[in-house]
Amino acid sequence: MAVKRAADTAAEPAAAKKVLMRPAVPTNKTMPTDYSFIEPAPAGCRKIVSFNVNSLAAACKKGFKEYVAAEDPDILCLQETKANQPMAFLLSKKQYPHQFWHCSRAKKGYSGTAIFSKIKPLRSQYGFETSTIDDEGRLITLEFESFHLVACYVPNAGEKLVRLDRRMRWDDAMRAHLEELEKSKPVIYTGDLNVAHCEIDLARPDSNHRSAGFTDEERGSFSKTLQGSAFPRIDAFRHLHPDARADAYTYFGYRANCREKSVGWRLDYFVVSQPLLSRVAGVINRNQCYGASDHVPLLLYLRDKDHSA
Amino acid sequence: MAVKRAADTAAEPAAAKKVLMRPAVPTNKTMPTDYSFIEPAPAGCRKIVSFNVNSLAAACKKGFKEYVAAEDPDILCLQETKANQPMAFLLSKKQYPHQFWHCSRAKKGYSGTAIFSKIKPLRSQYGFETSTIDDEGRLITLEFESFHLVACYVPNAGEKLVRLDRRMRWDDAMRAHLEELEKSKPVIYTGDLNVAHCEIDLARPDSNHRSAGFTDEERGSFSKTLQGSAFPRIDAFRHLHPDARADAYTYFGYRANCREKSVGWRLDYFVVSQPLLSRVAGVINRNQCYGASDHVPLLLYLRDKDHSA
DNA sequence: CGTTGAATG
DNA sequence: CATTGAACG
Repeated sequence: MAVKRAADTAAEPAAAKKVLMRPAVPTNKTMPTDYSFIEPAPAGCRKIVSFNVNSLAAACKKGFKEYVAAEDPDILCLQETKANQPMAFLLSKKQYPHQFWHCSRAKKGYSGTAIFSKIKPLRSQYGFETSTIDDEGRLITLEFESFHLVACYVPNAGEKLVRLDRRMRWDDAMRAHLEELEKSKPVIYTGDLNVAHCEIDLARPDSNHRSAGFTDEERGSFSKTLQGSAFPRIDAFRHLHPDARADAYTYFGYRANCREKSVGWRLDYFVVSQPLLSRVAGVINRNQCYGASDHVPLLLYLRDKDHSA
Repeated sequence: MAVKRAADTAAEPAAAKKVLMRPAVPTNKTMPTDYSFIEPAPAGCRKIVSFNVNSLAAACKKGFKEYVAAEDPDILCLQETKANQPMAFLLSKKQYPHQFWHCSRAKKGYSGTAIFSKIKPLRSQYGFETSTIDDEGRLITLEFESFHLVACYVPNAGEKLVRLDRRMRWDDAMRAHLEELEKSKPVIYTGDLNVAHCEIDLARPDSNHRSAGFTDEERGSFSKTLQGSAFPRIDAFRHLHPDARADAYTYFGYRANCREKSVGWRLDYFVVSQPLLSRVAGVINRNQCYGASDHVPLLLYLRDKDHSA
């Protein structure tokens, strides 16, 4: 029973706001409480973080803000915010004066990206210039002094690969986008790219050749994206850690205790235009920070231009 | 990310079953743990309970079974089970050898009724004899030696009264049903009848005259049902407690702390054919038992036929 | 397994 | 405010 009954609630005082507490002992369901493992960025380096939060609202209940406070990146790129409008008071304008939100118009509570930056970009762009395929808030591009930043949540090919076709068309649009940007400046292409490139990039390659994220189609498409026409693009984490296996995974499904068993996938990337590679001072997988999401944050140190070799 | 990835889970052992514990200190979100207030039934009386559980699965996590163990009624009528099929192992066949489930075929996880009985009925019937209006598992009728038991979850008129019309047609069918049954034996008509009959039956009559459950249409229809053609039907609780107000409420909406503020409705009833009234030994509102549902159990003591006056 | 929004009460 | 099932991942 009930339905309306708004009349019952008319002149009642608002209930006390519930305080959601995180457990003192870290479980796998919240982010850490102790971030002493985070070291200061190397001198002359900017810190850029990419993180698929699998719902920003939910992540906030699991320690997202405390993580950001501890990590304190110069630029923070988020995917799967599932936000329907900008969350204006999530992170202070003082810490991050430049905030960019791209929310899905096609489907509510779905997909969505955001970027928080301490550095003011010269330009911002939502979606593609020449394609309307991004109606789900998956792409934000910022132009900085010495590079373009492309932060993206690549469409999943879907159960039984029902959206593989759309995914392939997305990849085409992205390659065109990167080519266009590289005419002016090198690019940092980051985010949840929703592909495990090689067998080394997931725990169970053999059983996943027809699973979304590890089809030949998606892997081949990513190889193609890494080629580029003027110069190659470099998968920075793999470049620096050619043999990393389990330590490379950035995603652990919630089902079947994948995290505990290290049954993961490497789906999140920093891909840089070759000319930028010399400025890459490190890529760090924050896989201690599982708990707010089924993904973990990934971090790039980029040497400032004057400091580069 | 994720989608399929069933392949990841292939040969993994099942995760340890989670144990849901109820807090030691009773809150308003679980039923009591101490049932010492439940007294034994008067000698020569059967105990019949009606309870809208607002999802039996959910109620089970909030102490429903412990309540039934303590209350131990002879007949237990449930409404809003939201079960899609009989829950075979809910209550033992030893305690309740006769179990009757009526599940909604029209909408999954919606409505639904059940009866558990220690006494074997002569006959059981699901829905109406002459109408197909009950496609949502709202009605079970059992014939016992000396009476018919009609246990019902009456359709809500809906927000903005969008289903008021359907509700009126339901009431018509119910009156025909009762008339037919009374040709052979008197009737106990119980359940969530989804109406507060009089102003005394809800906390805020003034603001609810166009709310589902307190429209003139529904109230008038209930009056009509109480008339009967051969003999009247008696609202047993009101008959025995003519002045009860807050103590009569059987429903407290979840919103706006209605329970704490005693902002309730009397929506659950035992209506008996006049010839049965002399056997009614008591009707008890178990409003200490809030917590599993937004309704509370209502209880009828019925004297055995030989013991009656 | 966990998140969302829609429907219902 | 609570519950459900559908969609998605």
